Amino acid sequence: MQNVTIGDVAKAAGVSPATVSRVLNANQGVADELRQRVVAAVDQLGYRPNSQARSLRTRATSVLGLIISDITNPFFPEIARGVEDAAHAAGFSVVLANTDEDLAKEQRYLEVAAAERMAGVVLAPASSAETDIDVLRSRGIPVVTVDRRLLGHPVDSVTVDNLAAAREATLHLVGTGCRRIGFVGGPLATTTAADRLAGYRDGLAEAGLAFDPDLVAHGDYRIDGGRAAAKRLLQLTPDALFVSNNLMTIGAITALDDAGLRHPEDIALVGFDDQTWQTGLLPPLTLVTQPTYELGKQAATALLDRIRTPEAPPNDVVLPATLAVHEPRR
Amino acid sequence: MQNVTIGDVAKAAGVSPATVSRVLNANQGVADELRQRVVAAVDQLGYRPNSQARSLRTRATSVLGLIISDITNPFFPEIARGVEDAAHAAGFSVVLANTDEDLAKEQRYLEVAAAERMAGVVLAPASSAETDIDVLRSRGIPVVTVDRRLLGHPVDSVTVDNLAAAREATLHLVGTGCRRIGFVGGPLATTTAADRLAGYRDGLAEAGLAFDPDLVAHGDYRIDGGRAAAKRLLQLTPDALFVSNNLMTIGAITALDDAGLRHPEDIALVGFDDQTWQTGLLPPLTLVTQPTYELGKQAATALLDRIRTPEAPPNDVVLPATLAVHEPRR
DNA sequence: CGATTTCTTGAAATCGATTTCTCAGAAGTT
DNA sequence: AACTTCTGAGAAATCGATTTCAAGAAATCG
Repeated sequence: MQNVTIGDVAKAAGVSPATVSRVLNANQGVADELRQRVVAAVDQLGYRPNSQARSLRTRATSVLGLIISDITNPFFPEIARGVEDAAHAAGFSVVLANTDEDLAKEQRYLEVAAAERMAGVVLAPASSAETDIDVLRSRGIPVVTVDRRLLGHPVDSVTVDNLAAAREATLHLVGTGCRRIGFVGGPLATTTAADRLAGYRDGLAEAGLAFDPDLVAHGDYRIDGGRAAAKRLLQLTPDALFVSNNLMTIGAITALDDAGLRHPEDIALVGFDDQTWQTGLLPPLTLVTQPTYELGKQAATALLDRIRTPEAPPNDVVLPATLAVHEPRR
Repeated sequence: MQNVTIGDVAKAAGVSPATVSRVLNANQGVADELRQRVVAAVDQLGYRPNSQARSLRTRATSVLGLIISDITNPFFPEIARGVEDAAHAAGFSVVLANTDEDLAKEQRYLEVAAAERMAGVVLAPASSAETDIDVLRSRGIPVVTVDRRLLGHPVDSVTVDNLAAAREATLHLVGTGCRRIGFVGGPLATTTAADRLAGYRDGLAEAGLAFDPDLVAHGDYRIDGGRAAAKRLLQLTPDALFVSNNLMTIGAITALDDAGLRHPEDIALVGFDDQTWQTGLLPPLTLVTQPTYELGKQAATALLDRIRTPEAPPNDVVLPATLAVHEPRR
């Protein structure tokens, strides 16, 4: 009884395989009596269709790929839940792969997705320029990027308005009296890092402050990178730090601590992303918060739309990111 | 050029599909000239075998399932990396699914794994008694549980020695002078929670202290649950808390803060799991640390072994968990 | 009532790979 | 030289589903 096939069910029910298929896929009218015999046989044998055989024939799978760049960053698991929920509601299942911001790993997973003929892929690309999705596109597998965009490929994307949020955060700091605002940026290969930097510059310009390249340090979107970048900036005695990513925010807090500085007394700090993680552990902090779960959900929705209508022009969904001001008086 | 098949390659190279297959799978001798023609055609057409068709024929996939219970707990992503690394080294790819400790979701993913005919599954079961892996076993799909065991099913498992670690942590607290040690336990449906509780009791007994059921509160392995459980215990004025999970440890710290208590001055605290996350944010804390990455790696290794030799008797791998004492003087 | 349409159902083709079968020609043996 | 043994390569079978095609029964209609 290792593997029950549609033929076994057919035999048990005294019908043809075609009829079993029709019952299971509710395709056409099947006489009630036969239908019941088939259902009973399916139940009794514990039959479960071989999805390989099925999708070989139908040329369609119901599996979505989700390729993210850092699974240990809680931001992405939260996106994953959004994707999963939307996908399951539509009868798709989701498989997740982690690239660790490594282009080679990313490429390999894109190839796996192609070989598996996945129905579509949600991707947080490691690089806006170097990530190459041709292996999918040439096979007609739709791609939606999430969190980050891809330059030079006309694909759907679901992102937040990083520029506006960074601009707003910068203006907020200026509003509280800061003049030398250090910026801890991300890897410039990602659009998020570029957009957030641009927002920071826009904010400064709007406030009539000069942009000083020395006050910008780039980290790798990880704790240690944020710590090192913040450490470098602190030597220039800024009166504020704006850290453009959740993990790096933790690193920056550590760097402040290392330097014997306290927020908000000694220096102002604005961080990025929800830190639900840190409930009660973090000092109160003004944060740029993103609708993370929603980001994933919308990305999956966009992908499912794209699967249904492959030919529509690419669509960029931009969700708002909001500034959650949580600043104790200084 | 949507989909290149083996037949297209064969035609382009002027050989039969069988020969193309032989070249690609290095099965048999193929004349050098033909081989080169085939390789050239594959390259030129960008041919990639349809893995559905292949595994339909070979009855073997090279995909492992990894079913975990809480993707937002950094413990599991770290396991995932261990699994991925070991799997990739052996030419397998890994797909990940998240159950949120929900038995229904878990069951659905087990069924997906069965339908996809995955080569094997690494599972962190939501319940030691209620999780039902028959849908896989009856189809000959091997299962290895990780972090947690499954009672009543003879399957391989890779866990840490929770009992010994909890015992050691308890004895450590007693050694620093604590007498009323509160215990924040996990959901009793998991073997980890049961084992850690047993270790706590063993430790107390060994130290000659009575076990007081009132000093035990069970949380759900999440931050809020840990916070609530710790809050309840704090009303009984314990002189120490032993928290048996990483997220709940964060919750407990918050609860201490809520109650205006400070560690270590007012109350001793021992937590669980690496909190690399918290670098620099946490007060220095004695922690039971687990070899998380290794847990995942060994689980994948065990699964691959099992795939090769299905008939060997089940094997329980138990890794040590160590107590990292990091206690400032009181 | 006979002709035509509509339903049900089973037989057979199909998806794209791998693997078994088969056979022609090369190589080896006595 | 005659016979056996290898070897390499194509033809065809196979994996397990869905879908087209064909046929007989039932229903509809003039």
